Amino acid sequence: MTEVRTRFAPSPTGFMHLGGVRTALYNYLFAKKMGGKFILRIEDTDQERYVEGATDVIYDTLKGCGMNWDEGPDVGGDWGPYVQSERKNLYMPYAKQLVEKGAAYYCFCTECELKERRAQAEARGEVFKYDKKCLGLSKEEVQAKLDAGLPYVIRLNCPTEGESSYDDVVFGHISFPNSDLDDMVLMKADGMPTYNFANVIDDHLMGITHVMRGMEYLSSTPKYNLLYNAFGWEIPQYIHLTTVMRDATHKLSKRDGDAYYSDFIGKGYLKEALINYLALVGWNPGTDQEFFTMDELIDAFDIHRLNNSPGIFDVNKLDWMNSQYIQKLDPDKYLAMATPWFEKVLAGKNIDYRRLAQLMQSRTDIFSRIPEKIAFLAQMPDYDTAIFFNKKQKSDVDVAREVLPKLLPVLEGIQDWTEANIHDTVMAQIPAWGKKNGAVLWPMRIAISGQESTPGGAFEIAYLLGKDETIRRIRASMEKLG
RNA sequence: GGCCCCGUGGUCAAGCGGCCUAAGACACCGCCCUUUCACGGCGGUAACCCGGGUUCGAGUCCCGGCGGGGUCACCA
Repeated sequence: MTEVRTRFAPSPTGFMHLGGVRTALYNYLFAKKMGGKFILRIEDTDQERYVEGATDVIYDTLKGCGMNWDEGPDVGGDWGPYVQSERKNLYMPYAKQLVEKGAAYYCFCTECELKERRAQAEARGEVFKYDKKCLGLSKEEVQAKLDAGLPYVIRLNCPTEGESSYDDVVFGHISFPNSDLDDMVLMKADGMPTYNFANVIDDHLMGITHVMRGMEYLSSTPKYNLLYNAFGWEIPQYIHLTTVMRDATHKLSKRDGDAYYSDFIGKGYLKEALINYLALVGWNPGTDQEFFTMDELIDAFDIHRLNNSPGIFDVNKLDWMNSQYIQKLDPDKYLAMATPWFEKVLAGKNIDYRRLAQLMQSRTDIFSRIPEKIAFLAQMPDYDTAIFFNKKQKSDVDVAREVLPKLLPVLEGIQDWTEANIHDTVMAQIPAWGKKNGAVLWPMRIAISGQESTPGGAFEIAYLLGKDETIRRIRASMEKLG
């Protein structure tokens, strides 16, 4: 059995779309699972779209996620170069070979003419298909035009009758009427190959055995097969992947800021969580396991369990999964990762980040939501005294008016402001006041946080705030209550 | 519009003719834990797009409808 070789062939746009990351992932997983090779090829034939540093985005994303390629632009390999623009002189001979075989032909119709004919067809309510006008040119006519230096393209000569079919690993048997096939351009007038053509040549030359790509190529695959057949090359296994959707009718899009890998990393998602979640949109292991390391994914991956219906990217579930990953983080690692987010609102304040981190770790789903949760530590929010009311804790505004003044001297009396001391000192007083714990602690926490819910209870918050600030806030709240 | 693909709860999904009065997970709701929230534990609501077939038997196979997506470039 020959070695499995898969490839990920992105064009460098400067961004990595999540759908692309998933395509790369599946290609990687399958290659590794089969003990084969994962190849990275940069498809940059469109010079107009060139973006500075765009290939680095691809490299960094893949490497960051642990998808290391066996062959590619930077690591080399036996079938290079792996950047399409560096292979541009390689395609024309193949196109000419096809012309000689009668599988392709020169076409001298200008873009302008075609546009016109397309418009006419549209006006008649028809689907425009190249009419093979130039196929009728005699060898001499073609040569004459060539000699005259007329610009030309080379088109694939598609059959017009019968049907083409192939078997896709995820979609099964697919067939198309040949009458729908358009004679696609192989070589452009500028001498560059079209994406479709270069793709087939490169895949073959690089020995790709399994082509895994988005399902938007489902309907152009018959034409790819025509090329393989014309050359007498072996057709690879096709594995078309469904689209990752934002909702039932929309793809993940740039516009909504929910399409790029970098968007998510910037928002504070862990790449491990993102990869783990992405792997599960469109594929499942057939077991109830849903947490996977990259190695576990490789082990569990099976192309036959790829789904054939599009999946919606559920940010909700991603958030949950991310929070699970965060909880499992080593506390020191969490502290290190959370600190920049703490700094956003607490810079300059004297706060025990280590303790804050302990309190926040189980309350963090994505890092970017940390600031809003701890902003009250930096500045006392303006709050509605109605929140002193809590039925279960037997607290209300009146209870707060009664309890806060008692609490103040007790707090002021604490010399060593440790969490344990605050806890023990206050708890020791409560029985004497004839109150339930909640009736004291609820007002206390509200008084110093101004929020109904906080990360941590009254003692933790008081400790974090420090003695002076705690006292100051208790006083301010007493004043507010009148 | 032609052609192609898809159609199980709000979402991801298991299911490959009888084990389905249909798993599991997220979300949601309730209870427990608890000085709030979160975490954790327990429980609950909720689905086979519709209509015809085939079959002793259909979520599972076939056809049609409907719905959604994709594709129809000298873009990739």
